[in-house]
Amino acid sequence: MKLKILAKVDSLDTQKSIISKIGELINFKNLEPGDKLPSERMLSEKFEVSRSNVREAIQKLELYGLLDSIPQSGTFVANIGVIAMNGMIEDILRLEDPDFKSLVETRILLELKTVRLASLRRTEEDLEKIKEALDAYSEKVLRGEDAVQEDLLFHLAIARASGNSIMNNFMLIITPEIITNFEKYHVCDKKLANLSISEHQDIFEAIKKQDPKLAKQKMKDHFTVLYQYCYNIKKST
Amino acid sequence: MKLKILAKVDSLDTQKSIISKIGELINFKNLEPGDKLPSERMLSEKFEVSRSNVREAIQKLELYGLLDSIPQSGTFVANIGVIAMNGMIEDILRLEDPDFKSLVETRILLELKTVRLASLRRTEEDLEKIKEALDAYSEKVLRGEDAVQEDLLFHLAIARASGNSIMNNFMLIITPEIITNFEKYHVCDKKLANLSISEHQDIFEAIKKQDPKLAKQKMKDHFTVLYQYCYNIKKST
DNA sequence: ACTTATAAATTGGTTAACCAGATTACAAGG
DNA sequence: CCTTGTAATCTGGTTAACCAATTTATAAGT
Repeated sequence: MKLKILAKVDSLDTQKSIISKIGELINFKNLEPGDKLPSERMLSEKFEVSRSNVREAIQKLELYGLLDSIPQSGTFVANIGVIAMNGMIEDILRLEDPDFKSLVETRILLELKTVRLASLRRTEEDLEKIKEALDAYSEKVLRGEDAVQEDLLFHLAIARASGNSIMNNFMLIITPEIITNFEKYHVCDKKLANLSISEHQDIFEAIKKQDPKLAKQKMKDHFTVLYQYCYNIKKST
Repeated sequence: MKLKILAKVDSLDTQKSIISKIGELINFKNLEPGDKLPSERMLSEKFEVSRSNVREAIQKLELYGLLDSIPQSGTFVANIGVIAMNGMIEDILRLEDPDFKSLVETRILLELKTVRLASLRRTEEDLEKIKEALDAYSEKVLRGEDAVQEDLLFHLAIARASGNSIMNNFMLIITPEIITNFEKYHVCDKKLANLSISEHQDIFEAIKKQDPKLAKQKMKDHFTVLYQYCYNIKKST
């Protein structure tokens, strides 16, 4: 009964094909920044797909900042020339599904930065939120319960305190997949959880003291375990 | 005639309100990972919004990995418990629009990493692609033309060679906004462009030699100029 | 000729009916 | 009581007609 997933893959394929065709069209018509694309209706007719499919493709390209759709007016190519447009569309179509290794790599990179920024920029309110997340985590671990969610919320609270909305956004994007992978590979063992409490506390204290170097180091220590698991999984698969 | 934009803001507001209500509903009904959400029709009726609005909100939550919509079956909450769900939805709703400073900070962070990974993992094909992008950039600069697009494509080629699909994806997301901001603030001056050619070449050579340390350093040098512009803009605004 | 006023056509967004696959309920058969 | 077959129902996806705001074309006035 894997047919469910197949339907989604199929839908993604048509979306990719539409994106590709929109790219070709921009090339063919030499559309420059600010120019108007043909209407959704015309595109759906030209590409022989449903209009809703066209809309979804446009929405995706809007997400990547390549198009800008304005109600009752039209869809316009963003302030990006044809050359960059071509390159980016090609890259978007080539994008592979994220693997666990990429996930961990990216997470560590982001968190070593957000913790540093958080220690420099955190407000009192940020600090309170982090403390709340820390306490919620500790309590649950001490009760012997699984606390993967509280763990990640602690890290997200730091990301928010970093004052960098993009890194915060990126952390939000990768967090769910981290949670599912953690549970899948049983990364968060209960023996480790007790150790993690003090590690979390150290991180919190460093942020409180506004010591960026210490904060980064404590986060690095915290991730040492994760590194190992990452490599173990890499070897075993 | 700023009404165009207002329509979009309004639409985003209703989307946020729907996301918030979905969150409340998951709480109220104590829905756990794998549980099924009410159908789109019921939600649209309950929330008194159009079904397409509901669909868009669900799609957004799907993007953040919180929901999973399966054709002809239903929408399911992802492998994330109520606690993480609450925290993440709250964070998603709070997300601010990215500012230029965040953009530059994130770009530098990502690129110092991707260039390192690229120097370690690049295939021969990757190297060729990077070389092509480099040549395209150099040619255009030497002809005295604006080459912001080719500049960014060079950096994207490196991101692709990094072998980390998530960082590659993130680079793609922030690139268009970098381009528009560059053109807005005239960051890429023509005097700088000539200097940048040799900097790009240095980066390329380091990747070719598979020297991660050198690659990172050369990228850092390349960004020195950008740093300065960032602070200038910060001061002037 | 140029501006202004007005009507027709075009646009993205919305709505409601419809579709095919998936699920559920239930009855028949063992 | 359990399995199995079947029909009714429910689901996300698709389609086509419709909407209001916008843009364009056209005509009127000066």
